[in-house]
Amino acid sequence: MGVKERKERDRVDMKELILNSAHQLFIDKGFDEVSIRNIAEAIEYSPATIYLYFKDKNEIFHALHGEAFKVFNQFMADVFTIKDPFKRLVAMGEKYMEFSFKYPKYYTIMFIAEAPMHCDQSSEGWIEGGRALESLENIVADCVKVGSLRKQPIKPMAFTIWSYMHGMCSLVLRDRMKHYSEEEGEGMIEKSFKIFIQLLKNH
Amino acid sequence: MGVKERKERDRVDMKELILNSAHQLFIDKGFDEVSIRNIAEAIEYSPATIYLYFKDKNEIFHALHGEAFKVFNQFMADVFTIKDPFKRLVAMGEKYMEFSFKYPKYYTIMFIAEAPMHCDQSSEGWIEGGRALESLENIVADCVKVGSLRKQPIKPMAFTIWSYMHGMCSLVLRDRMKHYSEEEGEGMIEKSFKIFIQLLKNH
DNA sequence: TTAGTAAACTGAACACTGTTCATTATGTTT
DNA sequence: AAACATAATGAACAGTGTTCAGTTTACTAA
Repeated sequence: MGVKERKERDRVDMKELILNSAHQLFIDKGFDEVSIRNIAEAIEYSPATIYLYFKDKNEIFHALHGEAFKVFNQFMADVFTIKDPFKRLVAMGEKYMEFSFKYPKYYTIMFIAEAPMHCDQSSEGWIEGGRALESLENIVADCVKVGSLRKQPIKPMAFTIWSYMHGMCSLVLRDRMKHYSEEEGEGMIEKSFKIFIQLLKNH
Repeated sequence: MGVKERKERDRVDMKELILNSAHQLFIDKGFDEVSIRNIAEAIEYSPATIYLYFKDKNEIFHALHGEAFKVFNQFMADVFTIKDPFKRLVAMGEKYMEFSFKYPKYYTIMFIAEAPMHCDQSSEGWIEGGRALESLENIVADCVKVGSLRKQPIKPMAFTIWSYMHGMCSLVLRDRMKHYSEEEGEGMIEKSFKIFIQLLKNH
């Protein structure tokens, strides 16, 4: 009588097969450039089949959105071993940038892509995303505690840092740095980051 | 012998007609949601006709990109009358946010939308965009001069401020604030902005 | 083993998209 | 009026997300 169970497993496997294929294509083409037919062809099924496992392309978007955040959190893991809170904060910023440039497609789907970000708080992406934000807030709280940061409300402070990091990364990713000459643009990110760190520092 | 001249005028008029129509549709639907056929229908011409005046949809994108920056610079105009440099800087930040929320489609095409931002430095968008950035840099320079801002390299400093503002606005526009509850999210932007101003302030 | 049923899958279609091109219509010049 | 250049277009191509009537496959009960 394990038929139903196996069927359920098969369903999960198939979903995974589709997602893995979508994932692979997505990494080097980006979401909009991957079509349902592309995914179908890769797994050697009809396009219509995909709609038996996912309501629409958006549901696939959300699955990848979650995937991206998991990769992100893993990528970040090391920085949490750093003892000094402020050093941890700086390292996190650097790691954040590194991630955005190393995995632009991930970063895009996480923070830039337009998509019905419907308020399904229980989805993997939002949970993992929330975890990442909490981590930042914890670091900020630690920094305030030891006096590396001026006393400020934690959440808005963390949001301020996130906004800055995201602004910089997304301007680069979306190719909005043409205002700066080659040499200028080259060092701009690093210089800016140093300045921002200086602004944060309590002294 | 004014035929050639009139023909040229007609060409310009037609380009403007197309652009105005595209502009109108674009404001309430966004670039990706406006099709060539939509534009053609609106001006009661065949879709093919549009390709006699614009190489492709991207050329229309760039035209609107320029348009958006012109609106932006006009929108910003008042703040430059403010005497005190730091107050001017703060006002510019507030005005920037206001613009992004009032004209989300414009803001998107200016800073968020992915599109072959090919290095045509002479295009209207980049010129007007450069003007806006220069304005910010001038304000920053003034602030440093009167001591409202710590002495820092002007361009990276201006870029840092821009990054923060853009990060915040684009997170809101792309609906990435779901991590915060209704009440939290409500005041988050204002609180963050105040904190950022405090961070900037030299004292 | 077979008949019947439920689930899985698919080909073809729909309504779109950007873009091209041969053909037709228009306006100007000889 | 005939010849020519320019402007405009209908139809088509290759692609998109999505749906659905059918077909194939897998499982169950007789």
